[in-house]
Amino acid sequence: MNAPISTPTSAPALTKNQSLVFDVLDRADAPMSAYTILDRLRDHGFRAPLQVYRALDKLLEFGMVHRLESLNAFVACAHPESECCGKGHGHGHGTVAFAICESCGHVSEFHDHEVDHRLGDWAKAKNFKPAKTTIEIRGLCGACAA
Amino acid sequence: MNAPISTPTSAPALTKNQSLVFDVLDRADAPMSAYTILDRLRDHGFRAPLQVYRALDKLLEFGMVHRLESLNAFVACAHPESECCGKGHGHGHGTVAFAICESCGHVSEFHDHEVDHRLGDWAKAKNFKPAKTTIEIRGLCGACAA
DNA sequence: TGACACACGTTATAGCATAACGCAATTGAT
DNA sequence: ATCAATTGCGTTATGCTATAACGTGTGTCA
Repeated sequence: MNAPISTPTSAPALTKNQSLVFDVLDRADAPMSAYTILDRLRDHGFRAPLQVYRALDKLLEFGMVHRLESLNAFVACAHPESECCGKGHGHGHGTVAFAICESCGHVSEFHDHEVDHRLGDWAKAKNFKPAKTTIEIRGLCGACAA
Repeated sequence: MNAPISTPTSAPALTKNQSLVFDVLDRADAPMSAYTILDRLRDHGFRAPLQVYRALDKLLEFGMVHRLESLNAFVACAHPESECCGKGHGHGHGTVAFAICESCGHVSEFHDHEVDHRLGDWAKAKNFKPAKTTIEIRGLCGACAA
């Protein structure tokens, strides 16, 4: 009883652990570390970090979750449910950027074609082959800066 | 005998530990973790991570060193010696971006006004006050992609 | 049915970062 | 001159983040 659980939705079917981890992130209003997720899921039988990390790896691969490098933490993708930011599927919309409020922890996910384009141009000029691009702005959100 | 050592150069005078850490980074041809730096400096009397982290904190503050968030590692700033990427001094040139080769480890530092501008516009529109922006492209450099 | 792929669980360990203590030296105002 | 404030330093201990290595169960498919 270890295989992915089929769901009526689109998107890759998630296993039990993957669903649990995703749900926790999806309900959160701020990024969560793997260990915080682990603690939230102790009641569901989670005992070890690897259970979380393995689920996160898959969710990242599916494009359903993002990793915030400057925080060592994770957020659910903010895009409309079905079509998310993946690149492998052919329908991705390029690199995603994040604005992270250092006061309230809120994260805004956005995307800018022009930025993508400029970075892509630089890479092309330098013959650099990008695999993954990280853009994170840390600061104060409108509400907190007031 | 603990105070900064005066030097003939411009830029803030560095203490002994700060100089040692900076020299290690400056000579390296790839990013280094704090613990790798520590190991390189055992012969100079370094015994504990904090000795490295404290020096790094200052060097980051001076803008002489950058932290690569996606690597948990550090590099010496690639700009011409004197005027570096700081923001506090008034002569900074905005956000710096990094292209990191996942094969050879080489890091290229660059910056792009247009990208800065676009991200700044987004922030302005959202009333977000940026404190620090991270841009890191991971992939393969020209030499390694060949 | 047997090889394979994949998710899972567990234990142990590696790697990155900081807290909290106390001492030494410098600065600078009084 | 001296005292308070600041800054750098060294040490020990601890916490947080991430992965290695092992073995199990299950579903797929030739």
